[in-house]
Amino acid sequence: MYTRGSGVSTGDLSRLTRFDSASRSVHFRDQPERARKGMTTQKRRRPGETRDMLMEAALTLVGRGRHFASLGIREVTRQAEVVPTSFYRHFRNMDDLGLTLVDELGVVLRGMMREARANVLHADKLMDESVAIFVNHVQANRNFFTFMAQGLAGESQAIQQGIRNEMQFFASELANDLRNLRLLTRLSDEDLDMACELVVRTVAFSLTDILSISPEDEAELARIRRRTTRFLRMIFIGADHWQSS
Amino acid sequence: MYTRGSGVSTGDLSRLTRFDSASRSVHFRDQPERARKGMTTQKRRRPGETRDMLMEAALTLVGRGRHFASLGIREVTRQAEVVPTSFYRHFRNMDDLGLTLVDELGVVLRGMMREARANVLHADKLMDESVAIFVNHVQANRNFFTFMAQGLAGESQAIQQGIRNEMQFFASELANDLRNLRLLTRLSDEDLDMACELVVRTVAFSLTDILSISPEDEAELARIRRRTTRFLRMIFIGADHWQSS
DNA sequence: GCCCCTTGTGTACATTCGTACACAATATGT
DNA sequence: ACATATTGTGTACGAATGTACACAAGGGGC
Repeated sequence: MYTRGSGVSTGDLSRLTRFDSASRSVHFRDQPERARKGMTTQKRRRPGETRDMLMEAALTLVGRGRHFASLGIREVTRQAEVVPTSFYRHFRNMDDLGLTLVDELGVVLRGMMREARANVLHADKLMDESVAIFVNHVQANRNFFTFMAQGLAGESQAIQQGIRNEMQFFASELANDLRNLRLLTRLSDEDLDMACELVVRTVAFSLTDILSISPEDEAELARIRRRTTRFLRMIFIGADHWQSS
Repeated sequence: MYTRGSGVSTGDLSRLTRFDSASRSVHFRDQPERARKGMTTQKRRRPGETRDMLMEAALTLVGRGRHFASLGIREVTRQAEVVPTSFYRHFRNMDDLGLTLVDELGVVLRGMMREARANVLHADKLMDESVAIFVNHVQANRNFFTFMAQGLAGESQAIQQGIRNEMQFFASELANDLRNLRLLTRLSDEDLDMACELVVRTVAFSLTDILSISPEDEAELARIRRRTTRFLRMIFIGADHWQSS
């Protein structure tokens, strides 16, 4: 495995030994409390628990203001109270972890849709209720949605594409629902899809509004809800008059 | 923080490259070429040139797929061919640099508005031309806009707020222009502002579309242009029928 | 000329990072 | 029950980072 020794041998070794002694004092910093004393018992966990803890830890850090792209493996494992090398038992690298998180987005969105379908009874309350449900879900999974907002622009290509796909899927489901509700029936399938995409984007953008305010600021939250609803109403009106003008 | 490009290798490769780079004496890695030999002459530069180079370097790295939040001072100075400590002559930290970049956004947007005002002659071509101008500007300043898209969600609060403000300003300018063009005259000032904000958000979102494709992919670019225009048209129709339904 | 102020450079160091490797504890299949 | 696969832990090391400090070069005032 050591392909050649030539690489290191040219370096100034006396300079490097300093790092040895320097890092020794700090050495147990990464190990979680439980491991430090004895390690006679290895903590029992249900399968996949550490894996979940790692994802959870990443989200916690993101929720604490850090950007996912700047998180390191050690940082995450520290937050998860797990030894750094344990990370590799579950993920190949941070991108891999991020991708796994994106997979969860589908679950969350599906849950949101289910709730919306169950609660939206008449069309006239459709928008207010849907927006309210969305806002509630964001509030309930703030860290998670923060990660999504971050990933929408500028994360690894794969993560970005994953989020994009979920949004696309959500939009097409929305189009289905509208069809079933006999709304915007004058639009062609293609135009309806477009309108729904615009709706989803608008709601997604309002995500950044919600996340930029304090979670307890009910007044500002109400303002965002109201504004988002008005955005949607305007889009629906536009869709309703589409191609007729 | 380190090698985080679409992670394929599990370690063997990065191990090799590490040894490879270690074969050169580690010591002068950070110093740019010019400084390595002699340093009898200090490079002459016009005032603020290094500062600009640092900002440029950050944008270059961002354009190369890195996320701004994950950039380090050393990394940027290396790209700028400047010694690390030089950074502090111009910025307190990376956030400070980012904030300075955001300031430039105002300039760019103003230039875009000027061009739009000069070129949009009749209202019927308004949207197509404006979208085209926007797309062109994005293409011409790809790295810069990538940074903006990244900063929109999840960067430091200050950066996020800065971008948000610029968008707000742009929206209000747009409202002004529409007033002057005698468009959407039936809307109250408040409603017109809202509509313009929706327009700006929609265009901003299309930024992520543009940035996610290859710059040379003219076909896909045309598709994006077309779709964005249709989004805007739908919004305008909605605004035009606002409160009348 | 001289002084000083801004900017660039070089060195140093403690800290953090990713990750290879070997071993221990536990879970799982038979 | 026992062998095997999976997961967690401890150790080690070299590369990289942020930043403090002291010094050097050139420019603008007097």
